[in-house]
Amino acid sequence: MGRVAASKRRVTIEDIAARAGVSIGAVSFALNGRKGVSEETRARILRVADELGWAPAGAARSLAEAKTNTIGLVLARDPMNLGLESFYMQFFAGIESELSPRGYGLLLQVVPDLERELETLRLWRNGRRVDGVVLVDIRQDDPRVSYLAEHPGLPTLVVGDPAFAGPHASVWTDDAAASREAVRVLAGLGHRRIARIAGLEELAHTRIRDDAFLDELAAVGIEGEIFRTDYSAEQGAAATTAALGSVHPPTAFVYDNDIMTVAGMSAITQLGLRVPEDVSVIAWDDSVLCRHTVPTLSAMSHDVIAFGAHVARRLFEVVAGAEASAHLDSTPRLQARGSTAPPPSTG
Amino acid sequence: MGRVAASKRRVTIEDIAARAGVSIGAVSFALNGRKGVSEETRARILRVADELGWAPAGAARSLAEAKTNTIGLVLARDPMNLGLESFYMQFFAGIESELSPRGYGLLLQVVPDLERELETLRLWRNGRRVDGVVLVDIRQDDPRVSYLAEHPGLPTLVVGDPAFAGPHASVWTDDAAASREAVRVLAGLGHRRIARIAGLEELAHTRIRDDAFLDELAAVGIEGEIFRTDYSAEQGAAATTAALGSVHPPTAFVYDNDIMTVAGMSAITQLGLRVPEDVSVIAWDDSVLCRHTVPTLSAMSHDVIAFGAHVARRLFEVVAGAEASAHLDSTPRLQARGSTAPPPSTG
DNA sequence: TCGCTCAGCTTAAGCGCTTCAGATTCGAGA
DNA sequence: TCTCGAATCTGAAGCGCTTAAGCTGAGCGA
Repeated sequence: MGRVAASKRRVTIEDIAARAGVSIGAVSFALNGRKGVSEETRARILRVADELGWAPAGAARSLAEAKTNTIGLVLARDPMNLGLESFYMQFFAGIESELSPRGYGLLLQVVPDLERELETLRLWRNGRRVDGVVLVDIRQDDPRVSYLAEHPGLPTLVVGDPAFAGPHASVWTDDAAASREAVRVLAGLGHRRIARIAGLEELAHTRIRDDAFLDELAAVGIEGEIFRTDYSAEQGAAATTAALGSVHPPTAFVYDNDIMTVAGMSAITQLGLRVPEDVSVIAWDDSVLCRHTVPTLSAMSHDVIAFGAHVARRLFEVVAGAEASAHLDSTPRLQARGSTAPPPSTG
Repeated sequence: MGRVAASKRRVTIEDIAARAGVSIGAVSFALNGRKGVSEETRARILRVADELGWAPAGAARSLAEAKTNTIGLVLARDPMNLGLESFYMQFFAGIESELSPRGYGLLLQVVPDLERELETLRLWRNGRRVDGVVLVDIRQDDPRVSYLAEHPGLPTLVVGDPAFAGPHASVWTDDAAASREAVRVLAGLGHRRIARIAGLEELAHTRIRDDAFLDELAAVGIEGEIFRTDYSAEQGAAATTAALGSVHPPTAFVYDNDIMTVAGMSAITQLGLRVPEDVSVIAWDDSVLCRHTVPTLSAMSHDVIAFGAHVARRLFEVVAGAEASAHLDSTPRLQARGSTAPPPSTG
């Protein structure tokens, strides 16, 4: 009976202390690898801890140390559209690859809108639920950026251009350069009219890509147009159809994600045009998908797993007290595949 | 100065108590909506708490209540292949939809292999890091199932067939019925030889789908074969090519996920065959992708977000102390689109 | 008037850990 | 032989909260 009751109770360092014949302080020292106990005692304590199947009580440790060993990430997205974004799962995996070795966990929250995201951040900050947060999908004048700036105390890492990161540390990709490369390559193939099927206008990187796109069009002396979408396959297809129905249809498209590219390509085909003979297309996020469509998709390629790992490392620097700074990740490069070619020779 | 110092310190219920002129006990009662304080006092306390921007300290609450308000989920997957699975992001979103309203968080961990997953579970259990766990990608004789069965105390919800859930609660889809439906529909169209491009053999549902597939083939009196893959696009394409190169090539394929379907379709096209005129294909997980390929993909369709929500609800029942039981989620149904048709008439 | 109940509030004991100010021991230097 | 300091270990406070138990005074029946 006593044994059952004992096995029910959670094993604490007090149990270890009793069994090893030392004080709980000594146990704490031993378990945390700090000096203050002899190697002999330490070994004995560790053995006992192992025998008892002890594991640190996260809550108690958090309370005493005033740290939680977790990193938070809130995502304000419509769940319906979330599945398509191959980006996030890989991004998480990259983050995790840095968290696990440090014994950190990732607290994830998916909320329907920005307001709830802000509310979550407020709770996490005031309640010390996480040691740091990663902010994604940054907007222009992002309320999360300003909230965390005005209420310091929660180490923050912004995923996006430093121009929108306020006083926080950031890790960013040079989307402007990438956007220009796409235009340049298409112009080099001979295209004279390019459509950009862009994502949500509110997102900061959309504007950055837009500006660079228009800029480079002017620089190389060709025409182009931007179509606005919500990243969905439907709007991607619709924008494509609209563009091709105009008086001066483009001969090339640059899409802001991979799913719109697939949908757009299908729209192009339905209009009786061929990819890449009649129309070229470039996807933004590269994914396995791009390698297996017919034709294969030329895409702006980026190592998202490494990107996530980079983000995590920089956040840990901030958590450790480092000065906030901006860090440029590798620039997405065009991975040319079967969906890009010279335009049909003008008759 | 005093003000700065004060604003640096975290706001505790003690601060609220002092400001409201009551004891911390009263504050606790008020904040948790328990009786023990008058409505008038409660209102005052809530107002003060709001003014001070107080939020509960998760760690302290966890320690006192012996609960963490978080649910854990470990994923043992190669990060590289993770991005493609539209399944998980939607699944998470579904889970979240039930967690958020309850003030629960989702602790996510992505690890490279099953052994590390087991290690994580051990830590979570012994350290009381989570109130419950969701087990996905269940295998035959899954060590996680047996570990948690032999070391009770961590409420567990198995996502998968109850036959593999041990003593734990489970939420499952009738993959056998779905597998049979796929065969039946293809047979109904006139196909006499079907290939199933299956996923990882270790996973319990793979075997279930296999058995049902073979069973139904026999029932309707047609032929078929199973090809084993690791869910990757590469192996999906390779298996497709291999099948079509055999002496008696199949006229229809059933793939175990959507990404292999896309890759397989591309392999079929490269062999000079057309979908669906020469070969029919069915994808397992339905996704936006399936609606936008050319041709559109017929798929075994399932509401994954609702599935995730269902899983979360059942886990909460277990956490609340309910008896473990198995719950059948809706059965995936064939969503017929453009990739299925009668086979070419035999010459 | 007395005694009782009960709402409303206070007190204090935990929850399991870290940490820091001592206490104790032991060996080396003077 | 005595002193001092380093090494090792103990004791207790404290992290912010919940909650059982205790206290107080008002209201009420007898």
